[in-house]
Amino acid sequence: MLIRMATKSKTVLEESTLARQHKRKAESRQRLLAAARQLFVERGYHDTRPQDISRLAGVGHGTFYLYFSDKKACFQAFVALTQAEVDALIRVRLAACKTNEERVYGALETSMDYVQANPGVLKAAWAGHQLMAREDPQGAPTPSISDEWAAGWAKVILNGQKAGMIWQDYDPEIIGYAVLVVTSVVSYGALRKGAEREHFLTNLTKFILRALRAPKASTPS
Amino acid sequence: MLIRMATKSKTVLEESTLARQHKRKAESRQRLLAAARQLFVERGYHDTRPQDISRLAGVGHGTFYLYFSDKKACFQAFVALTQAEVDALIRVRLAACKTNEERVYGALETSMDYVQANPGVLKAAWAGHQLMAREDPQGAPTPSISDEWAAGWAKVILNGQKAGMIWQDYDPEIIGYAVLVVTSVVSYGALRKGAEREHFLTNLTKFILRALRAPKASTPS
DNA sequence: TCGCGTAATTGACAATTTGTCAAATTCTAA
DNA sequence: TTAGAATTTGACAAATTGTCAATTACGCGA
Repeated sequence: MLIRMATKSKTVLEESTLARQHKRKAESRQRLLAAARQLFVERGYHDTRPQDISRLAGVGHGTFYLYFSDKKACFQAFVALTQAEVDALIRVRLAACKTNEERVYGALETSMDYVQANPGVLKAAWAGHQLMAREDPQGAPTPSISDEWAAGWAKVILNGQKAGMIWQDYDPEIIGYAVLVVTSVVSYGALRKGAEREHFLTNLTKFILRALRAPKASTPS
Repeated sequence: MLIRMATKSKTVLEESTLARQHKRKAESRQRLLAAARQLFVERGYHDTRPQDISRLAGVGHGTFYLYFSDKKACFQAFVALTQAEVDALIRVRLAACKTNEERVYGALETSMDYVQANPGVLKAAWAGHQLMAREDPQGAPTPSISDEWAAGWAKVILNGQKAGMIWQDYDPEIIGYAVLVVTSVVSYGALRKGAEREHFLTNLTKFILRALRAPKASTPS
């Protein structure tokens, strides 16, 4: 599955990558990121050193600083990459969805697939994103991809409200975040395999849908 | 629920504290934790050095290592302290609650109070808890206080199910986590002051209650 | 109040890690 | 094949981490 989405993220990466690298030798960056992912997940942020990442990636340790200013930047790149991967998968999955039920279940199932295929990765990325989130002194706090996800749900909610399917008294922006975080529950803890998986997905889907769905016909504004 | 276990963790804290300090001189630890909190929140984990913490705390930097084996341990202590503070507040607040609506709103409002009184702290602690969470190879993954909170909600849900107030088809454990994470939304981003605050709280309260509440009378098991 | 033994603290020091950069290597295109 | 640019490298300097013998502060009995 990492293979599958490689297509997508490859595209994204190529732009920034091409700008940076001469021809293509900066596959070093990819090797570094792959190593970083493995170590951050296995040992955690604290116990992972830039040297370790370089060694595992099989490059000289000076190379690390060619691509990342420090460990924090490397971690943020790891988070961004992971989020981009999941984002690509979810986008594909949701493209075909007609109903909100399909969308909610689809997003959950896609995340669950990713979590099972890449144990620990999404959890680390999700938690880390918040921990590392930088605050501009200004009012432009660099919207992360999670913010975009929340905004995406906000849009879904707004549409639902217009159609009279979702409670009119919700603030789409706030509830967008609520839906997002419930979605993130799939990345928690030791996840459940096999039959438990379905159980997990249906529970969270029901939770979200029941929270959203307006009863009977609530008057569209 | 939260009440019961608070007793537990309080006891645990006192024991370890008393055992560690001679009489009371180890207020050094408190100073270190206060300094750590400030720096972790202001600068983030990466850019905070044990030295900085010691200096701000006004103790020799060797003292740091008397109380924490390393920065990671210090951070975890900070997270534990923050969670314990919030836990205590919520415990008090929920003690008087009769209905689930009161409980949900109470938990949200209490968290919001804390977030506003201590900007950034709960956000850092929440995110960090997940990032640093240690995984025992065994099946005993050292339940964090967040797990206990989720378990507390699970109990509320189970009771609600018995009373026919909450959907019977929910798995209390899973939905307990869902409620918890929605609760955590109050610690997100630049928080809203004044009128926005109420807006925020009512939105999240409605979201959770609507997700939980069974329609009409669903048959209690 | 004066010691004295224990608890607590300290900062110099050694070990480790981080970040830099001039030299070396690899690649491309002519 | 070669010039020159792109990329990599690891030795080095700077900075940080963690240790510990020496020092200071405390509690308590005489």
